[in-house]
Amino acid sequence: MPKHDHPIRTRYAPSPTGPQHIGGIRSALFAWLFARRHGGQFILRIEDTDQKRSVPGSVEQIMAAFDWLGVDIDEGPRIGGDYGPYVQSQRLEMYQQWANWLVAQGHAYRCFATSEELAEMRKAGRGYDRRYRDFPAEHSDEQAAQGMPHVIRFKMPLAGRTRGCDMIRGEVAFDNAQLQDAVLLKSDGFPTYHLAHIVDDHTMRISHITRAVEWLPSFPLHLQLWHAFGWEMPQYAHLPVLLNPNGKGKLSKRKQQFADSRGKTVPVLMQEFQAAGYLPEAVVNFLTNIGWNFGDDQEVFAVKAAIPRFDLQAVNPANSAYPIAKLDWLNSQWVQRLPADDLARRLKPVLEAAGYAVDEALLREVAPSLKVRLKSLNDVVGMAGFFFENWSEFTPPAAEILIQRKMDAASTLAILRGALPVLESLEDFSAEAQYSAFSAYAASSGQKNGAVFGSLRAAASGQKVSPPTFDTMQILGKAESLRRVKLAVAALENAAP
RNA sequence: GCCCCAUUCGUCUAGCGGCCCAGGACGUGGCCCUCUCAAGGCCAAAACAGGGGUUCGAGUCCCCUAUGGGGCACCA
Repeated sequence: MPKHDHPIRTRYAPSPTGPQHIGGIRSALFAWLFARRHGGQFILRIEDTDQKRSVPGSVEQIMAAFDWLGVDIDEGPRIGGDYGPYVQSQRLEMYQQWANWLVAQGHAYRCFATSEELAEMRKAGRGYDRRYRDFPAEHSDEQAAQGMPHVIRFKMPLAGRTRGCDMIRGEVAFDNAQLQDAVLLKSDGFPTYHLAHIVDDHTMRISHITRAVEWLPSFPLHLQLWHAFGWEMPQYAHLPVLLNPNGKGKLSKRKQQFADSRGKTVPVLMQEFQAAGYLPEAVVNFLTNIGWNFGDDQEVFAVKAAIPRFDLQAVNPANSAYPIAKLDWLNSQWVQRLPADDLARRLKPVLEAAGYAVDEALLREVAPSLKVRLKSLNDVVGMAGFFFENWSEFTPPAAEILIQRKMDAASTLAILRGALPVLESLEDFSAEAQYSAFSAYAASSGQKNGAVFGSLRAAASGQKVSPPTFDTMQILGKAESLRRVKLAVAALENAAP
């Protein structure tokens, strides 16, 4: 590993095609981690040289995604920096200038082939036949001066091998004879990725280029291009990609969330993760754990702790099936580790989105008992939404919810009736006090705890599944709890007098 | 078709020649705990793709095959 006397600078260079895909974000995350690890900079650059594919508002979406994840950007559009502009369509002159320089140096040439000619060559078999590679310079200059449409192509060596070093895979080699004279500058004056990324990465002083493995086949072209320019070459790292959960095909082909073979929703867009109620900490943890690992058999960790340990060379070169099931577990781990007030803060918008007017003090009381029960933030609605209903409008649940397993209306009625004086007698209404009072009540009335506690749960919460009964009643308060149990008693009396 | 890359439990991974009759995690199954749901604890099943080498010794190095992924655009 050669020592770098230049600062470490990495970049994420997406096309502005709209919502951010998890695959791209993962690559960006690795680049960011590497930059942070070495105290360097992380740059955002927009590669909008294919105008047809540009979607307005993309930059905002990209930045929002990073913001949510906690990935901070040092330089980029809307942020600025010393090496801008950070949008390729604003750097056109630079590419044209360097493309012409390559032509002047004899490393590239103008190609006047029409798209019809190209289509024919493709049909015939081997792609572009380099028919303008040795076109005399004076003719080429003349035709260009006459305004004849043309592209600029790179003169790839015709024989030999191009060798390069990939930080993740080590040495890679390619036969030059296999490679084509790639287009560097399109006839509309826009550069292709090949030219643009090199000019940009050079002028932006990028030290390490990270990109997905699908770029590996064009790596030799890039190697030759760096050589032709005579510029000091950054290190390249071709990152493995995410495959579909079944291991078949690239995940990046999926344009939005989908259901896997077991019917589980598999999110792929950043906004889908957010909407599904995942914590950004968990998502980062999840992504960092694919193709790289923290070490010490530790699965749950914060990015902050990962940074000092991160290394591109330790990245697993193999692509991996998207282990989405692990995210649910990771998310619940993170929810459990969150301080209650923090959890409450994050739950608030979820409840509001579900239509509840949220009392923050109440939420903070509820939060502790939710910690071990939420896989996703969204689970709060089903589990504890009832706390945020208008209490005065509470209606007792149907008999099938009130009546516990192996019980009937009569026995449930008996339990609840008997529970009323117990409730009333409680001066200390803490969950602990309730617990001892009601276990004593259960014992004396010959009932199992489960029967008593369960009946009370249903009466107080209106649900079969809820936070622990006495936590629930403590939060509801004595008066409200009593009122609800009475309502349940009345309901049962009406149903089966 | 040609080229490139990869290949350890179902999945994510540890392993960089002896510490491995292969470790962790998710998931799955069982048991325990238990007022529901969870969480937690314990246990279990589960892998070095196949074949050749190299070596005293190979999951670890080399070759071949197979499989998977990717690339062969005036898209990135």
